[in-house]
Amino acid sequence: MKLVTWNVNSLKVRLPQVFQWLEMNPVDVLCIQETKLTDDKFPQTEIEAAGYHVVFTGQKTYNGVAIISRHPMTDVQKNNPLFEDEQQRIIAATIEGMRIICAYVPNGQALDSEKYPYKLSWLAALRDWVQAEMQTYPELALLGDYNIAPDDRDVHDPAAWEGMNLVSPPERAAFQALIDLGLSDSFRQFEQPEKTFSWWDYRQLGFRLNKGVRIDHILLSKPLAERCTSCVVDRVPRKWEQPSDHAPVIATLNPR
DNA sequence: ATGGCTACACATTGTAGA
Repeated sequence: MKLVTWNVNSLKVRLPQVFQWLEMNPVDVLCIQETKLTDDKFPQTEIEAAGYHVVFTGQKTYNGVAIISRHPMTDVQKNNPLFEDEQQRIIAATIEGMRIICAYVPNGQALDSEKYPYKLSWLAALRDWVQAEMQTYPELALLGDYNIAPDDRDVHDPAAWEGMNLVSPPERAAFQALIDLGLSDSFRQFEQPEKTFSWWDYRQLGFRLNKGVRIDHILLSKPLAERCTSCVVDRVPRKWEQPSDHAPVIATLNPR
């Protein structure tokens, strides 16, 4: 069982790459963020024609999330029922007995932006909802673009980033609050190469110089964490022509 | 030096991303 999160930065632009990547990587569940498509423009027919199930919720220009799955999905939930939000940033479904939550956490922009308190309150509400979901679904995976680098190891130059958005103590505390629910950062369950990141700036040769941050994560409840055998970042599609600025993160789980 | 790149929209510049 392979679970993936990938911020594609426009599904309209990246759909051919998503198909190419899925051909190379026959995974079970692919959580996508930043589709940037309203539901009437979502490529549902194409994805289903390729043999996948798909659920999605989007808006114009910004945000938008989707789950592409080899297996049928039930109990689809769009957005956090505990948090009024016009922005389409969450979709969840039950797949093969697992609760899969696909989340696009607000960026926050900067610590003095009005988007920063929105990010923190959004994360607090996410924590509360995930806590409730874990009571119903012991097998739960929270996948997405968290827009948080949990640790200095997750930043190419921690000194340069100190006190910035993505690494600030309140954001890291919000990430830890999710861990404290009993979730495991699957990436950190294993020995990893140093300076492994999931996002690189398009500018300043960010990818070539590996000036990145690890902000895309797969958090697993205990029954899933115990079955997890690896978690890796796939840098390959970041090298393609016209790439997303994010790379996919893949967690592999043993069968029950 | 708040620049640099990419995507999007009531587009030819402004906003957002991270």
